[in-house]
Amino acid sequence: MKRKVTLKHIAKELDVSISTVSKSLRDSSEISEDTRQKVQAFAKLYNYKPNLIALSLKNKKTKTIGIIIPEIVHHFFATVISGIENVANENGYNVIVCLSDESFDKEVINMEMLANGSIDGFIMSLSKETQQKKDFHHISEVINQGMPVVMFDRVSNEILCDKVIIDDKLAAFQAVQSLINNGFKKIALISTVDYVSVGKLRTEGYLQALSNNDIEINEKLILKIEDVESSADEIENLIKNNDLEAIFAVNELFAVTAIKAVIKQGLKVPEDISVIGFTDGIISKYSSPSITTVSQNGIKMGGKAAKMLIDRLESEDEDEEHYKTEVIETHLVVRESTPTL
Amino acid sequence: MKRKVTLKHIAKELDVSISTVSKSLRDSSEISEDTRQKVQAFAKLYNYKPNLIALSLKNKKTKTIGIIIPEIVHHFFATVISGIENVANENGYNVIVCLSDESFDKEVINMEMLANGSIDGFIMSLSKETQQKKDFHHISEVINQGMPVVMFDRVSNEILCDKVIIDDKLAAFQAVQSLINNGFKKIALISTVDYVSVGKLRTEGYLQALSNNDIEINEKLILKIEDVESSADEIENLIKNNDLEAIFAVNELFAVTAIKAVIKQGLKVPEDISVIGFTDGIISKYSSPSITTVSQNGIKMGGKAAKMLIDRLESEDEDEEHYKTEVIETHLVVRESTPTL
DNA sequence: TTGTCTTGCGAAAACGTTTTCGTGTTGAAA
DNA sequence: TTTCAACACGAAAACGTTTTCGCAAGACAA
Repeated sequence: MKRKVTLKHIAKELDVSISTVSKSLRDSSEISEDTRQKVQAFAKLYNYKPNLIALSLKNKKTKTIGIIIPEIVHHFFATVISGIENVANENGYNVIVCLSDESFDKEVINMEMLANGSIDGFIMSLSKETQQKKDFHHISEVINQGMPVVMFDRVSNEILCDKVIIDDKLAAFQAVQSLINNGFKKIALISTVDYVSVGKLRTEGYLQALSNNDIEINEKLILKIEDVESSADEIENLIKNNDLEAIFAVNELFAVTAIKAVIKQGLKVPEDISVIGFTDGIISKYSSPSITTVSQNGIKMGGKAAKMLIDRLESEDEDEEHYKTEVIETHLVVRESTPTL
Repeated sequence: MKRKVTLKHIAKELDVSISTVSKSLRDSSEISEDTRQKVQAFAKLYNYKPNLIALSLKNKKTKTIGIIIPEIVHHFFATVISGIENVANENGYNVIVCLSDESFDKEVINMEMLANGSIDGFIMSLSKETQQKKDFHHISEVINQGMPVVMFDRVSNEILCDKVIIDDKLAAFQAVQSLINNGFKKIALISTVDYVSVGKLRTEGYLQALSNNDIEINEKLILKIEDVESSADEIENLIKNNDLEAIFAVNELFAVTAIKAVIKQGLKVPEDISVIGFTDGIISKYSSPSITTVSQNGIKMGGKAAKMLIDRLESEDEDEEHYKTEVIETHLVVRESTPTL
């Protein structure tokens, strides 16, 4: 077992000082050609690589980005991580991932842990519980200590920092409008409870589209799901008890569950009922029928977030306390669950 | 902007030495009650938290686990990370995630990066390219430096380390046997090319089941897919040109693609053709019909891998160079794509 | 008074780097 | 022969901890 070799080892072996070794390896002009070559050869032979922890301590930079998300077994979040990782790697950064499990406490603990020197900045999306409690002290505290934070998707206006989002309201509006353009009027909405920011915004888009087209809003057609476990039954009832023409669901899971419920009623998608979902993930693509959906590009979101964070980290003039909110464009991916116009 | 407070700050402010502060905070008996309380109060007031990088350097332990996987936008790998993260967190570890993108070079670069002090040990699954090249020098080098490695799922016999796997061959055997028990004889296999270790093992299981039941092996019914992009066409041809009774696919994607192809031929699943997949992910659950599949519990695999790694890290007697291979049990999840017996 | 034991604290090393500054040696110019 | 720059290198500080060791002051017994 060969232990990692350090500058000290090399110095002792070659009978020079540590400084000389360091300077030789960094091609300093202070060192003679002779010594430099000797040291470099030795270092190569023993595969010397500087200890990154020591460098982090010295430079007060870890070249590591902390990611805090609600869950990872979730297509959208996985794509965002992938996008972050890509851009991070290109710029010499690593990513350290923490999951909040939708829990406020875990989010706080993870942030405090990482904030103690392990990372240079955060990229995060709020947990449901945090959005419900509206308690963001852990985030503002970190920002206050001079550590940059970029939020994506589930963000809050109460926090001043860089953000990457999609225009949830607009995207939902356009999706519902496309259903209306198909001649549908009895359009149901399957959404989350309102404290989930994106759920609320998408609901607003739905409402807007209806009212813009002078379609009366029927509360019976609006389902706000609190508990995912029992969602199947609720959705089934919604479909059974209403003579629907179309359904707009705010995520993939609700969309595919709706389709299964429709089929269970002996009806067909899209012949009897059309369905549009949100987020272009695995389910939408491989479900039968495949699902027309609003695509939100997670890779792009993650990449953008990483870029914003790294830009801020590497602009030494930290005076630019001028936060930006980037909006990633979405578009409707038309598949089998809606009629082809 | 309040900068992070250090021992030095506290020491200066209270006019004592750094050692006194450190010892006070760690409740050392060397320090008088008075001083201790004074220091602790001050530290609490200013929210002092030790710098983890400094601790890492001092203790030569980072309390961080490095994960290297081929991709993260993949249900199985995401569940494994989730399992690792859980156990890691419970034991005070963080995880730093690197993606190889199925590339040998990226795998090597990431490993070398992390091996230079950033982490205490690795949990990894080989990239396709690495499995093809059979070049594992980067891994043995790391192990040689005394850094523990735990491999999961895509492992290699040429590397001596702890491993967590499922019995791919047995699981495949049992799946195919269940098809045979249903009375099917013309069973197709949709697999990957052989250098992917798990694909090869699952193929062996398929072959074994057939020969155990004296069913002749028909090479025409065996499809080994190299390029995922063109897989849909290949699978369609397989189904069109053979009068199949059942299909065994070595992953979810192939299974759902097969189902779509069957339906496209105007046939029904499972009435005309039964399908069994591998890996119990999102697709299998939400596809229509839902897919009977071999469940490999990623959470459990990840958790087990993390436990093995942490156990090894925390057993100071490193003499136990006695590597274990844990086999996680699988079982068949019966859904709509096979007949109910 | 002297010697010995506690008590309470500080100095310094160590982890592995990088970098500033100081210093001894050489060779050439005066 | 003296002076001075250039050259080549080493010592030490710094990053933030923990921990070992040493030391002063006070208490107490002889």
